This record gives sequence, structure tokens and C-alpha cells, in this order.
Amino acid sequence: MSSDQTTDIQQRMYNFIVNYMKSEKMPPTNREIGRELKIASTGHVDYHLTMLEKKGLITRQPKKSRGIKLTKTVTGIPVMGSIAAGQPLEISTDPEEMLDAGRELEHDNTYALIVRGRSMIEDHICDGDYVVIKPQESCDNGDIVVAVHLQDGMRGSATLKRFFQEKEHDRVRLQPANSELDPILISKSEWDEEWRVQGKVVAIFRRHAA
Amino acid sequence: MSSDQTTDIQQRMYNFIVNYMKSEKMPPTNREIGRELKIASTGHVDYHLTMLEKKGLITRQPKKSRGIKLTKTVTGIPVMGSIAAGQPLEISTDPEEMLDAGRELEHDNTYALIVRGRSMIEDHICDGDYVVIKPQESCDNGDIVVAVHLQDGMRGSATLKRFFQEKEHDRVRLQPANSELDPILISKSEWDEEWRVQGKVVAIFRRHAA
DNA sequence: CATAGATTTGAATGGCCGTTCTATTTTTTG
DNA sequence: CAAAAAATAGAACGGCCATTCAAATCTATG
Repeated sequence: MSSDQTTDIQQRMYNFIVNYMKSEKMPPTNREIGRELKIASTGHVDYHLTMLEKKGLITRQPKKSRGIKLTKTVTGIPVMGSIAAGQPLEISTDPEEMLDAGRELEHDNTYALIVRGRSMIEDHICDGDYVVIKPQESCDNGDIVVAVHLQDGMRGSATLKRFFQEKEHDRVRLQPANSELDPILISKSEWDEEWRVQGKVVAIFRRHAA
Repeated sequence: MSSDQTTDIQQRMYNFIVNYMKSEKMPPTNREIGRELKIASTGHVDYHLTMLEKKGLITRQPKKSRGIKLTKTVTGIPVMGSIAAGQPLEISTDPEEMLDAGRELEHDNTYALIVRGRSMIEDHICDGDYVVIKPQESCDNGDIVVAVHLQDGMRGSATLKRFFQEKEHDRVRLQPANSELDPILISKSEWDEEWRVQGKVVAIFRRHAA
């Protein structure tokens, strides 16, 4: 009965607090936490909250209802790595940093990539820009997409390009926005087997020196 | 005693709730509201909260502690209007919309403008982009700034340009990033009298069609 | 001025809330 | 296995919390 709980209870408690605050815009009460985690005793919840506090994940305002505060602000979308067209970089599996580009974009599994190089420069996407990616497999002609080439096994290299389905040639064209670079032309069969659209660009964010 | 309260009490109550939630990351209790607004009775607070609810400014979760929710999300930075280099548009006094570009940029009096035209295209700032402006009078050579020309009275027209102080010519050059457009050259004296740097660009935000 | 409506007070109620305490069970560790 | 540490339950306490009610005061309006 206790072996199937892969996750540590304090981790689940912390996750619940984070999610609750995201949806309810206020911290949960100790009893609400207990109800969620099937903890029968409020003292027990308090015990684990004390542990979380000791670990520095939360702080508490004594005696105040819902007096839990998160120490780390967990907002923004994960920056999953960088991407280039010249030499495609790999998408890392765990986020390196968080980009706070507004709650508006914090949907589903939206993530960000740092653009390297000038391959999309004529679309005014510069080296160092963050592109916000909305994961989806389908896309329309002209969309700027993250196209993944499935080469060996599961791991693939990704590239940022404009997508065009050329029906007359029965192929797909991945077009960089840089006249010095050539498009990637892929036959329909090869496309279906070896390529996958990972998502499309929904926003661009550029920091300037403060 | 009651005549000096220029602001409507419900407005002050609403403002307090907004500010409290911003700083405390949770809604205030009815008692905390009363304490702040010098209201002696909790029933009185409840009365005005009911009014605020009736006006649609808040909703309440019955019986829940701190069960106040704001209906309008008051996040983001105000979009103060649009700006162009060709024909400078005026900065509006009241925000038309809010741009949620992350809490990171929600400092001081930071605001956003929508770029119109292609005057900064070679800096890869496109028509329709949002530029995030940090208000400050000083700036360095090469900064992209909002320069305001104080023509008649208080109202001035604004333009987005790169700033260069040309000491050898004793003048200021406002340089568009478009080779088809000419820079604006302003003598030092005219600059000091008629112009003002309103702020500098600290970030750029571009939406793509979803 | 008189009445109606809006505002304010004070008190009361019942439930929720954080916290503490003791005791029991489970897990880890030597 | 035995001792120590961690986790869980249950109950209890005092205080905070939202809500309601009756009554008093203020404000506008005909």
C-alpha cells in the first residue's frame, strides 16, 4: 500500500500547493491540503508543512489562514534549450531556465527556445531571441515551426523553419528566412517517416540591455 | 470628517484588495480590509464587498476564508498607444490595453507601445511589435529611445529612434534603423529646449498568429 | 420636512483554521 | 533485532472568519 507511492508525499504536497495557487489565486488551507492528499489529520499536514518550510520551499505566516508563501516564484514557461538552423542543436529534456513572458502564453505545454544564428533573420528573428513554441503536430503553410528529424532512435535534432507543403512536387520544403541559406527539401515519404512537426512559433521575445 | 474622503470607499476597498493580492499573493480577510479602511464592523465590510460583487468587480466563494477573487486580471504593463518614426504618433494618456509580458518587466512605470511602420526594421523591430519602455531621461549612445518633441505646450509627439550624441558636431542624432529614412539632426541647444528622452527600449514582444 | 434608501455599528453565531499534544504505527539505521 | 527517527492519527483549543441580524445614523430626494 505504501510502495506504489512513487512520489514523496512532501513533493506531492508542494505540487498541490503550486497548482492550487495557480488556479485559485490563493494558498490552500491545511485541511484542503489534507483532503487532497488523503491525510486524515491536520496535525499531520502541519508536520509536513513544517518540513517543507525547513527545506526552504515555503514560508508560513503564523496563525494566518492560508498563510503559505512560496519562496521560489514558479511562473513562466520553461526554456528547453537553443535552436539553430545552420547546425541544428538538440532540445534538452529538462528546462535550463524559465522565461516569464506573461500568463497569457502559459498554456498546455508551451515552452521557449533561444534562437542561435541568423537563419531566420529575414523574419526578424535574431540571434538570442526567445521563441515561444506551442506544441502541435499540425501546421499551415507559412507557419514557423520546430521540425524534428528523427534520426537514430528517439533522440532527434530540431530546426526552426518556415513550413511549406509543395503538393505539385509531392514534397515538403523547410525554408529558412535567410537568402544565403538553402531550403531543406524532403520527399513526402521521407517526411512522413523521419520528420515530425513539434510545434509552432506563437510569440517572440527579445531582451535589450537595461 | 466625512467630506475629506475624496475617494469612494468601495474604490478604496477594491484598490486595497488589488494591492494586497499583489504583495501578499493571497486575498485579504474581511477583517484585514476593515482594519485598513478604518471600518469598525465586519458586517460593514461584508456590505461593501457585496456591493463590489454586485458591480461585477469581484466574486466571492461563500464561507471560504479569503474567498475573494478579482474578475478582471490586473496584470501586465499598460499599452500606452502606438509609435511610428515616419509620422510620429502621439502617446495616449490612458492605456488602451494591457500587455502581459511577464512580471519581470512590471517595474516602476514601465509601459509598452505598439510599433507602426518599418522605421526600425533593420533593428528587427517590425510593424505591430510591442516595445517595452523603461522610463528614464538619461541614455547611452546607441540606445533605442522614445524621444519626445515638446512642440506646443505640454503635449508632444514621440518617435522611436536610436540615440547618438555627436560631440564633434555639437548635436544629437536620432537614427532610424531603415536606410531609406534620414536621421533627425538636432542642435544641442534645440535638443535641450525642445526635446526630452522619455525612456528606452528594454524588451520587444511579437505575437504570431496562433 | 418627511420619507426612503444607503451607510455604519455592534453583537452574535457557527464553522473553519492553524497549532499543539499525546499516542501509535511505520521506516530507517546501527 | 533493537533503538532511533520519521510518519500518521485523533482529539482538542483558542482564535479567526464569513455571514447574518437588528438597530442607529446619515444622505438624498420629492
